[in-house]
Amino acid sequence: MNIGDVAQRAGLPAKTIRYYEEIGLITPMRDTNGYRRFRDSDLHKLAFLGRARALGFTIEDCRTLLALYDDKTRASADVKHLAKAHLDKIEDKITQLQSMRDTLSELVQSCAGDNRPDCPILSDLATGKH
Amino acid sequence: MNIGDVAQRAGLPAKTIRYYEEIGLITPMRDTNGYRRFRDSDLHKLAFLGRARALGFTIEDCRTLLALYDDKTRASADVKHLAKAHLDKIEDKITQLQSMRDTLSELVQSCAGDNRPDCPILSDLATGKH
DNA sequence: GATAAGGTTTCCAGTCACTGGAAGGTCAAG
DNA sequence: CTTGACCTTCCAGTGACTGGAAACCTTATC
Repeated sequence: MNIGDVAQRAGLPAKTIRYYEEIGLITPMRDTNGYRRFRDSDLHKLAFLGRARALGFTIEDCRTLLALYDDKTRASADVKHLAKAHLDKIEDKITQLQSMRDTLSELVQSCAGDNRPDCPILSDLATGKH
Repeated sequence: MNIGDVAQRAGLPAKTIRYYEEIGLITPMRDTNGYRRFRDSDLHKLAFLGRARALGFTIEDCRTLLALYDDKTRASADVKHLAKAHLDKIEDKITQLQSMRDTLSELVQSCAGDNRPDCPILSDLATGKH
């Protein structure tokens, strides 16, 4: 398979796939014309990466996950630990965003949104007081 | 005030303040020795920026917000519109993160986390099926 | 007056995970 | 033989800082 095929099947941009090669996540073969030639195992890895990235794992997490996947003597505890740490980070981020949302939502609601200049959003930003 | 004072009072790192000057959000004066000299109005702007950034507004949003704040003939509708667009983005992001969290949470729960290699987290990433 | 500590300056590089674009080589169809 | 769709590499940019080096300024102490 050439990069276009694999991109379509893995649901990743060709650019991203080249980048993944550059940072050593995959190592496709090369045809005599210089084109990358992808085996099924490469496609499989790319799909794995796509799903891991969709769950928000960092590239370095993905590298570790791929290594664990390849290591048939891994302990599932190692995988779980990595996933749990990531889950905790996501939950922190959600909490933080919810706090932003709550404040912003109040501000937006309190603003008349007409053609007069008075605006509680700006007042709040200027003074830090509600 | 020198940059250290203003950093402390605004609750921003000195590095960030220099960066804000570089991108034209503030324009402090200079002493004869080359040190930045901050007026109260600069401190005020920095505090404004700190709060806007804490609510997740982008730097470009902040630039617009400062301009609106300075423009005494603004329409509050403009501010509200900007804030609402940002709020919508935050809500999208929360939804997205919650979806990640739900999937991840299930996966983490389903993994034994012991010293055996079997791991539903890796299986899911590998196959995309639960 | 020398020295040390702490504050300040500029400039350059790195972060993360791509993404866009330019300039050029390759391949299949008509 | 040319057109168009692929593919290649390389370089630069994104957002919002952050770290570090080398050098200058200020203040306190000896």
